[in-house]
Amino acid sequence: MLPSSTVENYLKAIYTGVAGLVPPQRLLPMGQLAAALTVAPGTATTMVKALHESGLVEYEPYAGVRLSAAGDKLAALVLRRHRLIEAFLVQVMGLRWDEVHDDAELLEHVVSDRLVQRMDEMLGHPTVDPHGDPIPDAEGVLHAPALPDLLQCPVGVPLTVTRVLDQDGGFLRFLEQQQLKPGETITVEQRDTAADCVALRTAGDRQLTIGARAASKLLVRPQEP
Amino acid sequence: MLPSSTVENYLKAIYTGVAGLVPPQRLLPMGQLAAALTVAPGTATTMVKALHESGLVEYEPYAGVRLSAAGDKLAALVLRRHRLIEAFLVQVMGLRWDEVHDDAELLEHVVSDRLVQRMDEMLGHPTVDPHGDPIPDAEGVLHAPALPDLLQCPVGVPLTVTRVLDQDGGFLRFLEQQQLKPGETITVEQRDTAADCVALRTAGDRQLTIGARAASKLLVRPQEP
DNA sequence: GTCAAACTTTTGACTCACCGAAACATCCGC
DNA sequence: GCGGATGTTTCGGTGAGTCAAAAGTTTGAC
Repeated sequence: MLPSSTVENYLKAIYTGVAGLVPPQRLLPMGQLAAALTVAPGTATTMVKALHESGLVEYEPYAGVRLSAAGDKLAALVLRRHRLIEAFLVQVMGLRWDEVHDDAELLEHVVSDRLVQRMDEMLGHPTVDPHGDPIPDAEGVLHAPALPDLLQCPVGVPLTVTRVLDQDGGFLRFLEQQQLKPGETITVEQRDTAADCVALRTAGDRQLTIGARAASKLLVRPQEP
Repeated sequence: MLPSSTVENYLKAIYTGVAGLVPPQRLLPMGQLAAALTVAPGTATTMVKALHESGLVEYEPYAGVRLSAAGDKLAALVLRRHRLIEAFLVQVMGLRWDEVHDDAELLEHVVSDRLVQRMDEMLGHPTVDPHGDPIPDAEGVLHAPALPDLLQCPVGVPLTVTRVLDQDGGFLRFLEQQQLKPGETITVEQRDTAADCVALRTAGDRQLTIGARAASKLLVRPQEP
């Protein structure tokens, strides 16, 4: 099976879906896969069975699906293309970080190896895209540091915003406006479980409070000495 | 009908096919269209009838097909994307002019208007691509100067190579090696109809002879003063 | 004028990716 | 350990794009 766009999208969804469920070898339920791809459940079942025939996934009826080694590599290379394209669109072409996701989603299925390699060179072999998402290497291996989000990180110490787990344009623009883009320095001042929110102080010494939901989408790295 | 890749390719083939047959309103025979798209003749008939239903082409059974005004505009915009992409890949990304055609062929169906516009800006609103092919403007209008080829141009005067009517990598590499790329200056020294060839002198004062077939693919502009 | 060659259209069938609805599993509450 | 609620699979059907081969049309040679 030569991997069509559709196949690539299924693999990518399983790849990132499994990343969401903590243990990396857990099975992804079909319902979640179908929802991620916005297709009917039956469609996902049919496709997954075909992927299983091709040896790209392991599939257990009524249990779920997981990538095989071959599928994992393919998915990682799709993700590599996606993230290199996002970095390219932002850093070389000067587009905004909140408007490149959809373009990358289409281009990732179409760019040749030559183009990917050239973008990688022009960008100086980056390890993360503009959202801080790690870029798998050319062999399809992902080097992803385990980072705490704003609900788990230490309080009262300076942190560097490192990764954003949401591609929604509105959310990204909000972050930019509030100086919460990757690279910015912030401090968690207080966490209020009952009120379901987190109080922050940003670079310009400005203070703001965000909900737990949003806080969980911001990953940070405690700063060195 | 939202124009799929397939539709865009049919329109483009009719657009450039009609350009090949001199009078711009002549009908393109189905056989030629099918051949250009490497598709069975019956497939082309079916598709052309659908395009006719959508008002993108005029179709006369057993005679051929021609673009409607709407189809012409759509086709021109596809060609605009294609040629801007080729220019971008060469001038911004540093790829060779003989290896960008296939990438552009895929990307042209996928790049957003935003990307096209950005490429156009970055390139300074170019009017031709790296092969000298004219780029339709954003309204889908093509400004194409009528240029003579090496079989029709004046002999013994300096000429600027302006356009190459062939995307074959081997041919393009040959031109580059022989200093026959667009922009180079050459002179036609002699034309030999019987021997079916043309003798040239290139910039470095080197001499070479090429066949009439190849000569007809090089368009030139006589130099001023 | 006829007829065969060359071209075009029609027909029937196939693949891919998808949907909706009916049938089927699983698992949890009690 | 029964009965749903929930999730999953199966089944029949659709539209796009394609092919191969049969049927039809044009055209030019003679």
